[in-house]
Amino acid sequence: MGGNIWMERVYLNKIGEHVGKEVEIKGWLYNKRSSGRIQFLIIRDGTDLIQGVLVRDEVPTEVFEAAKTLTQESSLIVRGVVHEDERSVSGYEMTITDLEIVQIAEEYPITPKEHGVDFLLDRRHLWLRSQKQHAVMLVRNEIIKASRRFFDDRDFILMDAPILTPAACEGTTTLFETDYFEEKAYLSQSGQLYMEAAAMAFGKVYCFGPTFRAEKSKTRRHLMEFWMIEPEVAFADMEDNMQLQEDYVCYIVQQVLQNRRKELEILERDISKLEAVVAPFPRISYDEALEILRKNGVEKEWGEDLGGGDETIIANQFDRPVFVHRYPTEIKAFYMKPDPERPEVVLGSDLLAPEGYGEIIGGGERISDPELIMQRLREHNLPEEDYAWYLDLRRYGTVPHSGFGMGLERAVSWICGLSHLREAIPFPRLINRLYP
RNA sequence: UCCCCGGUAGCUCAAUGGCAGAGCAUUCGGCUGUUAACCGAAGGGUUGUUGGUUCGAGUCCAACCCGGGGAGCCA
Repeated sequence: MGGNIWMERVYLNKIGEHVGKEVEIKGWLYNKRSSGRIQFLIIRDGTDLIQGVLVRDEVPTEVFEAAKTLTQESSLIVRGVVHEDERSVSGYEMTITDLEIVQIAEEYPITPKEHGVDFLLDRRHLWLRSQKQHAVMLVRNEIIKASRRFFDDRDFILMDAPILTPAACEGTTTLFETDYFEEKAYLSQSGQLYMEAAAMAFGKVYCFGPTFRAEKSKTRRHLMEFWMIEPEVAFADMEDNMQLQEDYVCYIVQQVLQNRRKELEILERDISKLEAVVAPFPRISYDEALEILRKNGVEKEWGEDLGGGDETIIANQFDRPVFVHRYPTEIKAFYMKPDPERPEVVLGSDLLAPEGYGEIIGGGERISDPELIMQRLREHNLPEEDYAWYLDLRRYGTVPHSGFGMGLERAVSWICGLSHLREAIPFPRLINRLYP
């Protein structure tokens, strides 16, 4: 089992470039099958899987015997010749000629059979090695990469917002509180207000970072800690804003379809549903949304917010994401600009994903008028001193501006077809879970 | 915080109020290309906790603990 130091070490996602060559793979044993004279080692290296084949009479006895001792997730280095073979999971196979064991793993808790959610979440650090979780994380990575590319290509400046903040951004949800030397600080629930400042400095900006909500939400659509992408554009109105969202969502879906098709197949995602996501997205008003609900047997008073079930009914009318705009002013955040023609509604919109995935984006045009924003702060009982800097934005060259926030995990969950947000982030923080 | 469901072997689950079971995992053996491989054998249990009903409780009752799904809130 002596190593051949001249052999090229390759990664499995590039294995197709090495057919017919003798190479080295460093990884872990994913699974193993054997009969008397032949052993099949399913090996993963972080990038993909491959089936390694050991034939008893064609390798040294000690190599064949060593392979028998391998347990699930044992770390190893194998060498051999790569060839194409339809019988292998990846389409490629390695005829192993040499095996180096790095470690024989202890009994691995996540077996190839089924497990419960709680068990798996307790072992999230190991669960990430499993094929489906691996696929979800690669899609997540693709969405992040596509997002950065999308905004970079449009000359948006990345302006990270602070995570420790002096006050509630919107004054709506419960925040996580922490000590900040002699005073209290809160974990950010949104970078938006800071992005408004940044937009006045740079024109087009976005932030991408974690946000925190201390709401005791217990549903498949909520996490305590999640990531948001929040663009903000000066001199943009609600229409511009929806246009940007439409372009953005189409782009990330297209990028995933183009670059992560294999992962979507592992996740058994209905790809035709994603291929339907093309511009233009339907745009309906809150009033029209109520009408749709009424036709579907849901009576809703004007002024009530839409619940998760309502969103599903509305989204099911369409085969692509749908904008719902002009919500009642009363149920929306203080900074939302009222429609000049109808001040009881705001120039804001939510983007509802199809298939019951609900709101993935919320956004709209912000109040630019200094008097009105001050009035709204008072109406919402927000402390003016904490918002003095925010009011400055309306005193020194205020302009119309708009922006939105997309919940990354909700987008990942929708695009992957997951049943719960907790699988859309590497280490989910849930109401009863801070571990691992 | 409220409503519904659940907790039995390491894991996933069975068990009419009457001997505590299976598959997977583990260990050992077998198998000439396996696809969550298969075949044979072995080890593995304070049935979430506490109390109650009963000749007898995994099973029925009560309280509590833990978890899941949903509501509210939102991305």
